[in-house]
Amino acid sequence: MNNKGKNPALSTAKSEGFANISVASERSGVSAKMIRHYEDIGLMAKVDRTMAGYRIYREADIHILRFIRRSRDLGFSTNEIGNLLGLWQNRRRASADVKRLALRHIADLDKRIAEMQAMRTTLQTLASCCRGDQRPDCPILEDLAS
Amino acid sequence: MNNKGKNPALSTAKSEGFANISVASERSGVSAKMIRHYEDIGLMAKVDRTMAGYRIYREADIHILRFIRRSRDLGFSTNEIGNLLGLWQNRRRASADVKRLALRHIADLDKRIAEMQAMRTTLQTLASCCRGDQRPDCPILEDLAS
DNA sequence: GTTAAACCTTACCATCATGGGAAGGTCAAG
DNA sequence: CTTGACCTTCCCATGATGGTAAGGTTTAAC
Repeated sequence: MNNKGKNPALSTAKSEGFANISVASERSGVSAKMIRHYEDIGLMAKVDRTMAGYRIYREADIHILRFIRRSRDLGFSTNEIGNLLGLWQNRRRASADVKRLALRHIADLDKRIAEMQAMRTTLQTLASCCRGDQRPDCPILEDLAS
Repeated sequence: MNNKGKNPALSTAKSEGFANISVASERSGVSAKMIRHYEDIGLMAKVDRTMAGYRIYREADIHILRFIRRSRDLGFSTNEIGNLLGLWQNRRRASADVKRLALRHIADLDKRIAEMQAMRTTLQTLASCCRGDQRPDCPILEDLAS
């Protein structure tokens, strides 16, 4: 049977090695909810559907989802992931472009880490001055109220 | 003139030392938008109003706003700030309760810092292996696609 | 005394990444 | 043919913050 360009039945798609959304989710580590979301916002191209409208995923799609997942785990924003995907799929990319994205993200992380470190340091100082007993006197509150 | 319990005109309120929301904002460092929001969600009690419905702030209110601001700057969530405010205003508090909140927040910061540090380390390693030139070969993308 | 600027009010909408749930269609197994 | 486990879309929620629009108030200037 030649199904080129036609929407298959679900059983046909499965027997041809396509995955439905829950299998794609399992295999990529991205929730079905987020898979649909990434399609909505255009991070992933729309995938094919069965006759009944079920999304079907081929290996390449699942590979993209894993790429997204890994990027997300490294803290990249949706936008940055879009850029990374574009570079990944562009055979004529310059690795300099990828590296620039990565370094910018590192700088971003550094900034956020430094902010939180500063908070941490202040809080630690205050907490270490607080007796932490039944009495109300508390340098932490005094600082907050200052 | 005795205005106890009545809603004053704005000019009256101002001459009695009350501040309107933009002055309260300036003096506390909290945007008018967020001042209203904190009132909406019950973090701050509803303040008095003029006859025309304008919010008016006394020193004590502004003091609370500064407390919120400082707490927010130290990374406390709205919820935690609510707890801190409760302790601050409770003369029979135990400093142990305040300290516990602070230590829990420090632990939270530590967790988030560690997560970001881990991302940073991975990215740094990958980036340092990337030549960053005009060629497409890139260990960063290879990792993301792995 | 009127008018214009600069306020104030409420009520929405948006962000970002994620999840929950409802209403309704589809499919596979008993 | 029914049941349960899927799938679909659509709407709502988070948390902290900002934007804007429509409409009322106050103040300062003419």
